Amino acid sequence: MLSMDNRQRLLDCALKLFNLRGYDAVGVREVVEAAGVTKPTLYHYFDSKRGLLDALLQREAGRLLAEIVPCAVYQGDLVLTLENILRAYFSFVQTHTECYRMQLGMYFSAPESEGNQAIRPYAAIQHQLLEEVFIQAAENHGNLRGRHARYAAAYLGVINAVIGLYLNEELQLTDELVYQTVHQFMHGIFS
Amino acid sequence: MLSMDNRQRLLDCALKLFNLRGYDAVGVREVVEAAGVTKPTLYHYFDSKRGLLDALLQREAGRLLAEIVPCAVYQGDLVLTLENILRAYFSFVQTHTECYRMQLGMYFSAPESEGNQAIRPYAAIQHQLLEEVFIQAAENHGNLRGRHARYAAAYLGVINAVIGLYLNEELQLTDELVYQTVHQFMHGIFS
DNA sequence: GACTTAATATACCGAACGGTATATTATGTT
DNA sequence: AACATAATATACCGTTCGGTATATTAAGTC
Repeated sequence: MLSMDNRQRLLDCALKLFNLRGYDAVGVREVVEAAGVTKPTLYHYFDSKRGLLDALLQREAGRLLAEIVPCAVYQGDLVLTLENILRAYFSFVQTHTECYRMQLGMYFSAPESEGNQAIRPYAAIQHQLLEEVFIQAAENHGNLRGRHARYAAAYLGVINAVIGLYLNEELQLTDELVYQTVHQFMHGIFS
Repeated sequence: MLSMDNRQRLLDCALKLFNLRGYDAVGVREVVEAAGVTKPTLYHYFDSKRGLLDALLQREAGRLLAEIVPCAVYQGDLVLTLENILRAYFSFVQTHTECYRMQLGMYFSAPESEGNQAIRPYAAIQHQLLEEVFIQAAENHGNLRGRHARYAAAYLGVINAVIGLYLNEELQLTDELVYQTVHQFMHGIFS
């Protein structure tokens, strides 16, 4: 039972392949061949192909949330909080690029696809985290009130738009960009 | 040659199915059964499953661009132009909801998946249209200069974030929302 | 009406799919 | 050393995959 090595390698290879070509287009056969094992090994660790995906998301989305959650706490300064959140996303994307790209892809994938159904709970947590920040911030900034859901979605949209540029190698995720992005979100593209 | 009827119906069914469960997860068999025909009929009109996808995107993405292109012309007023663009997106999404959802999903899908490769040229056109607007606007607004690509991506991100809320039935696409969204993009969430 | 071609169906192809029954090799326990 | 169980492999299952060879029907042309 000490050799969880193959389990990790299976998850790693599944991440690479799912990210590159999509969950549905990748066969179990490819995953096990990439990992250098055979099918019964995969089915020893996971119930099914879907079980492999669930385990993968639990590992990967868990890693993302572990970095985001501690930053998504409003403590009186909305700009600072949004900066911290964005920095956490940037940090995660840079260290787990494939992982974030896959999650992003699954979030926008067909609503009845297995990938979308598997990612949905983790996406909901992210949205809820952001929404709570705006709810708390509205106590200090009355003009934000009643629009938590929209702001959370809008800010997530901005985050993903910027990260999208990074994934297309059109820019780098610098600390400078954190300030610029939050400033633009808060005050618009002028100024 | 008068009965292009089946061809249209195949495209319609493919759109519904691809949108709902994703290109890779939907078999040719399902598409023809949904359309009430058989496989040779499909292969009479399209070279392959991929050819079906290409034809579908040519029809659907063409419809989208047909609505966007005439609006994406800067004529001295950036706010007005951005509003017109957003209104065009809203209009299209409301009349072709499935179609837009599918395109959005494919834009974020795995980079080596067939869906992503098929949608890429159309996405590039959208991005380029927006970029040109910001390039032209920069002639009047010096502080926008040199950031066309980012602004184009950021605005597309905002557009898709808002549309994402609509697709999740969290809001409706009103004219009021057009003004609010552009205003927020231009001047931030305050004010 | 004869002829051509477009449009469709029946029945099938080899390959890959997700998954498993069975057997074998490690590994940790007593 | 004996034993139990975890971990892995070989070889296979039925099903579905994308695609097609062949035949038939419908439609336009002369």
